[in-house]
Amino acid sequence: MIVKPNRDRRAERHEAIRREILDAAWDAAHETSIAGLTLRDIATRVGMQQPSLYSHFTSKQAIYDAMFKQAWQIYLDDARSAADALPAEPRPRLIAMAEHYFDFAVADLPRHQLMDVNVVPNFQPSAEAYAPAMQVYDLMLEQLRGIGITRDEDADIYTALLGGLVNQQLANDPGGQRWRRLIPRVIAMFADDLGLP
Amino acid sequence: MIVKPNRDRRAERHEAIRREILDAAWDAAHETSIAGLTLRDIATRVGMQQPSLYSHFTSKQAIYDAMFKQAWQIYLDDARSAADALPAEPRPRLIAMAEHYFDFAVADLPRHQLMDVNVVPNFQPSAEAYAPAMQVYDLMLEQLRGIGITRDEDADIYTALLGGLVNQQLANDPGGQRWRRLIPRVIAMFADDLGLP
DNA sequence: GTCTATACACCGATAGAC
DNA sequence: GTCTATCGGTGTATAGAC
Repeated sequence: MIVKPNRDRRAERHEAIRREILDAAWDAAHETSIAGLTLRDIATRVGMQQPSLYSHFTSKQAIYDAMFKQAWQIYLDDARSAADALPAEPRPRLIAMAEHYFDFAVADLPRHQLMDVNVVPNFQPSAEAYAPAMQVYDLMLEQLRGIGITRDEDADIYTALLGGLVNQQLANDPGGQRWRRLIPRVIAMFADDLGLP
Repeated sequence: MIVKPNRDRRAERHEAIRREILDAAWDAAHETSIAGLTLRDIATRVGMQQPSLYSHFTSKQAIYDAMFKQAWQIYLDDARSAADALPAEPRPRLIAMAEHYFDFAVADLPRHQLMDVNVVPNFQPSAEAYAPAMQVYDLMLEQLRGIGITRDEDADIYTALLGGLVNQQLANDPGGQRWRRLIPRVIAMFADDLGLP
């Protein structure tokens, strides 16, 4: 007769509640802002009192940390899944990569601000939370190498181009396509400069 | 006998104190962060008690608003002065324009965050404070037209390229040159795409 | 694990004396 | 215009009942 230790059940339940708290935190961030998160707001949304959150997270920073890690992990999984469906030809491939990142970033402002902009005072992600972000960067470098883009300098330009388009879109035309539709042209510009086929 | 009304003296003094408060606010922002500004910190720096600031600004938002306006006005004056010394040839001219904006933005992180990034919770500049920002944008469009760049789309690409380089520089190599030195290449890329001479 | 209660140190903002 | 006093809100953290 198999007896599952209580510890597993408890750990599962604990993990489930942590996820509920994180979901509530994202909801709260969408209604106010990522920097304006309050523990009382989060607690209310999960039907708890504020101090009870400390049974699941050691601090508010720990909640931000978990959100940061979760967001980058989701993008990492997303990018890996999408990698299979990317076009084979260098230029269409580069455009598809760029649009994939762009769409993910633009889809969720507080998420993007937590991941890519330093808007939360005193927040520095832990090494553990930063790991998936580095994996995403490594994946991007690998994908660029696959296209024949190997120089650090070229990758730096690629990240600047993409980041610039995303920021302008979010700042000046949220919900629109004004910079989104410039991606193919900007990538073509970049590819021409690199002499890509 | 000319008698200057007391009102003028008082207005001058009032304006001088406003400037002192703004200077103190910038000092405070440099020591902590633009989002972490506190009225008590500002007040202490000008030798006041925190509530006394309300004799000069109606709210903390009003202080941010004045800082925002001041920062864009300074850049506007700066850009107009620099316009005389710009190279005549299109490409060197474009590079000089870009480097001028880049250097101004990168020189002062809290100023850049207030001007170009939305890091201050609930802060939206008033129409009055936003005016010099629009004048800067108009000046940029005018300068681009002078080089033969007339399409909205092309200006959008220019702003995205510049903003992307600035953000990457500040986020990933503050105080360095990693993205600064890419400006000539990125501008050349852009100019090639436009078919500029 | 969750609750109530409490303490501390901040914050922006307001009321009213001078 | 500046001050003191104070309010309600915030995050952090702990103690202790259940």
